[in-house]
Amino acid sequence: MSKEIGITVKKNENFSEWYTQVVLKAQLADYAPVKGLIVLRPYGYSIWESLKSSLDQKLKTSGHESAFLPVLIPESLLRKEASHFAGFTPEVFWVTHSGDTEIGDRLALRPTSETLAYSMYSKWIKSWRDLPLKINFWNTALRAEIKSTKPFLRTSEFLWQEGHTVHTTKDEAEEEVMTILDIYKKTIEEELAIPVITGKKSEKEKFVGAVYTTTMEAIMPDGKALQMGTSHFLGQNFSKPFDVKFLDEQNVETFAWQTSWGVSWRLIGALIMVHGDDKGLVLPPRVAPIQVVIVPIYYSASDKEVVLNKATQIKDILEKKNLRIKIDARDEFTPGYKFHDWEMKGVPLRIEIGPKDLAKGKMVLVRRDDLKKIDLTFDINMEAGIINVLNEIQKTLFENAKILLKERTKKVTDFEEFKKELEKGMFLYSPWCGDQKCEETIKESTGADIRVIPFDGKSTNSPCIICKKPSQLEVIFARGY
RNA sequence: GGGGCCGUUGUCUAGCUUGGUUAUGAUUCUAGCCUGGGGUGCUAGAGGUCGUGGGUUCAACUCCCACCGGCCCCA
Repeated sequence: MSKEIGITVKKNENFSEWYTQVVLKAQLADYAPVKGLIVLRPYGYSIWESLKSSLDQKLKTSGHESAFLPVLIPESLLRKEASHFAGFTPEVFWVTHSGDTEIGDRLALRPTSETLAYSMYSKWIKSWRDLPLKINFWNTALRAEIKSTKPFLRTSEFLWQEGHTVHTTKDEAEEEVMTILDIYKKTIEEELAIPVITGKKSEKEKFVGAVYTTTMEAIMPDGKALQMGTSHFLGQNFSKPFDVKFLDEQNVETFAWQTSWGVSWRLIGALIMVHGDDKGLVLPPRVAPIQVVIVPIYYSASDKEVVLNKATQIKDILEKKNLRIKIDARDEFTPGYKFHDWEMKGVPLRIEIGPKDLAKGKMVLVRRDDLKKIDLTFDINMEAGIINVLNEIQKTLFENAKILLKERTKKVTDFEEFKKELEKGMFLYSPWCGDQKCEETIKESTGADIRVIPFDGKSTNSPCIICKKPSQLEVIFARGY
């Protein structure tokens, strides 16, 4: 009975269906009436909030300010940087009317805000004293997705942050690109417990309008790569058309150097895929909206009172340690039901406490990652014990994700082997001559693209996997989301 | 971009092939009891524009067309 309440497919048997069920049944999100749009429900939103606050804090500490941009961008403005416009126009939503009146200069629902932000920046920046300007925007972007939409991974509107900075020198801007990438990597590895490989995108895959794009790639359990975030060096590609210039210390008018960067709620998608299991979501403690859930067990009204008192005591103690904790005192559900419910929602640690435990002066801890039960006695070190288990869960999830990455990474120099390994769902390190034609050949014949040219990639003199010409670069190929 | 499948109450579903009285069952929800350490049981009650629009017909959940939405596979 009631199997339909839970996840009805196994993660490794039907990954795609499993993913959809976790999103819907753990109440992270639901489908909106319009194709490709989702509604983020409170539980999903609170994951976003904890990710947001962690990232926001790091950005503030490193000298970034928050601000807000409107959602409509006039076409004339969007067109100012030609390659940028050409890259985005297939997926732009256009507002053509206000009421019944047709709008002459139609309005784009922002696919990204470079053009709008920089038209403002050109007004705000006069002197080298106004720089660096480092602003981050928490908003949404809209890019029409016609086919194969997927909650969090591919939606026509998504929550994200986009940072847009302006600098006096090329070096300073390039340093900013790397600073941000480091902040991202840190956040994703330490909070989400997902290892990423950092590096550059190829010319073909870079952000349209950028000089170069740096990226973080992660591997998903189905062997597909997921881009976890990007940080772009824009050079003066936008400052020239948008007139973002300043008077330097020698009173010379100079075009500024710029960066832009962003991560989106895709990260929630990654979180689900990497850590989830057959019972549903598994959340790393650092980002879990509820880190510890207490399920009280009682037989009689008098037991109920005693047990709930103890539960409240534990809750108070843990809250003083800044843990996010909830007592599930719902009377309409049995403990068994609650166990399944919170497991599906991925709460990292459950405390079971009933009359038998009270008699023995202990509680039962159940870890979500391995479902092992641990007895913990009530003593002054109780909170330390709980915090310790939470830390271990965080660590274990990261270790497991690192194992996944390692298992799915392979070095390949022969194209036949490449194709074979790709079918298994792998990150393939292969030598590449640097020619876009070879990159396209691989894309057409296998569906794989260059995910990242790793910073820590070893120099190689093996022949290019396609054309056999000498190569210096070893890059990572994979099929992506 | 190509191909296939699907849409019946909050959820899962029967009915559709062969059109015909009050649309099946479970779950959920509400009230009351019984229970309670891994998805409890009983009694009573509530919940439906059969995705939307059009067509065929005396009659459409059922047949036809279009649209909307979802899923899967391939590039």
